[in-house]
Amino acid sequence: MATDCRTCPLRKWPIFDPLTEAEISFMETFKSGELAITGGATLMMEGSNSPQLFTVLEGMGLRYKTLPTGERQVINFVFPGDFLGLQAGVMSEMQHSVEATTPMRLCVFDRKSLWSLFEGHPDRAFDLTWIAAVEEHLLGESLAIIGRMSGLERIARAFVRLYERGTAQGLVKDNEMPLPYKQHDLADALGLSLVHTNKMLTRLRELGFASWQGGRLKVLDYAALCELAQLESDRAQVTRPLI
Amino acid sequence: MATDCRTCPLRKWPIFDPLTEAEISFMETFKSGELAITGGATLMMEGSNSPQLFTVLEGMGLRYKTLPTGERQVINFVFPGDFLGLQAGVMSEMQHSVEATTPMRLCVFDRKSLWSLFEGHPDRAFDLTWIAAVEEHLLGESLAIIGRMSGLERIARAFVRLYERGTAQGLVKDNEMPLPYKQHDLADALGLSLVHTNKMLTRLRELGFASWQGGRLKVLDYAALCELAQLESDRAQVTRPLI
DNA sequence: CGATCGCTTGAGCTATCTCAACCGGCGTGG
DNA sequence: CCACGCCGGTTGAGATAGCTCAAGCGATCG
Repeated sequence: MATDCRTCPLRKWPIFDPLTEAEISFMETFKSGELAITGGATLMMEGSNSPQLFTVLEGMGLRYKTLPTGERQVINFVFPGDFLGLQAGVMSEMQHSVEATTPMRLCVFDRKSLWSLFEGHPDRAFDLTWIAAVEEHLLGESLAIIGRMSGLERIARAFVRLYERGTAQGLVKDNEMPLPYKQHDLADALGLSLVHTNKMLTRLRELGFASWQGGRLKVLDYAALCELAQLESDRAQVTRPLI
Repeated sequence: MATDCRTCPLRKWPIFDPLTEAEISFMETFKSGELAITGGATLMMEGSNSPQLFTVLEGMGLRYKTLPTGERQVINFVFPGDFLGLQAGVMSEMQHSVEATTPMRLCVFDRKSLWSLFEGHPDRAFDLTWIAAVEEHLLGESLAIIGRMSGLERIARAFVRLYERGTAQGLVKDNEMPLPYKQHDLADALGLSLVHTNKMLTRLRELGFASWQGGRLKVLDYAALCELAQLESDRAQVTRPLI
């Protein structure tokens, strides 16, 4: 059993380091192509059985579920580096939809290669499981946020998390990063109404904590934001895997 | 790539079929022991790095996170057949705690065997990933429940889901099953206050839909409950994996 | 130029929360 | 064996965060 922390493209995702040459060439062997889609396009549909898996190279999007009432629950925001379609690859179908909010460029894998990963590359297979576990962890966290925090706090939390991801992806410049979503998307992610989300956003701006306008998030007082979000401001990241 | 649906102990979990002899003997080879704990005991602690993985043989419990404010978010309820500790096995530490609410009997695996699973049994490794993906799906669903449904609806939903799981585990008799939790646990799972949970439980009882007292859940009007819960009453289960 | 879209703001309304008291059962210790 | 204290559950009352409805506004686009 290996105990060192080998480099690993898949494993990079929540870690957010850029890929090395070697990793990229490894991924190339599994890659079955590249896909470019326009903003607003739906990449995967809830209930569909997509034969492909994707890694996001560029662009942003979101995952969501549609409730029988027509309401929408945004599961999370999709950033470059994210791995999409594991559910469809592993279960029979997707349990949520994925939509692009900007044009996206994706690296495409065939579902079949998933299986060969398990057969021939146990370490990479392990990474996949790791990704799923991290995902699970993040969803657990979201659950706690939505279940227990106030509107203002939820937004602060979302901003801190998104800002961290943006930082790790090198998207942040001058405390500012692209965040190409609608207020409605955020509301649906946080279990708030659009109106209330809007009011809390205004409040956050008035407080001088953060401002999100024109698709760009500007963090003005990171410490204050973290405190509201009930997070340590020293950015407690997901820790590296053991094996 | 195999495409049939082989029998698989791990994979059984969300499927809820009893294990066959062969499966049991397979698991035995990885088993490192059995553990019995008393009701109220904490099996795993958030942040701890448990070297063990467990399968629940008997008893019930719950997973939860503790927020900095001291509040608690119950992630989900632990039933017989559940697999515990994947996060600690795969990431460096648990992101939530696990507590027994009744005495429990657990099958113990060593973390090391996890790795040998990946090395020598790709199909079983695949199952593990599958479990993680299912878990992820269920959490996504919980997110939608907490984010978008009213108190009464959330409780109805929880009851239907728990009842389904109970049915699959053979715990149901006369429309009744053990549900050894406190109202407080349910409240913490659904993001509601204890008081409000209590009032909605009373309402559900008055409506003649379901009654939960003395640690036993009695479902009186399954169809009505499902409608409230925005679920089809024909029990849409998690589908079997493809591979 | 009209229409649509995303955002903003105001005004009530109510689901849910908090605080607080009370009740019955059970275990413990005097 | 009684009395006390604690725990889980129940109920009431007032406070409020967040919801819905509704209107208006500035861009963008055909």
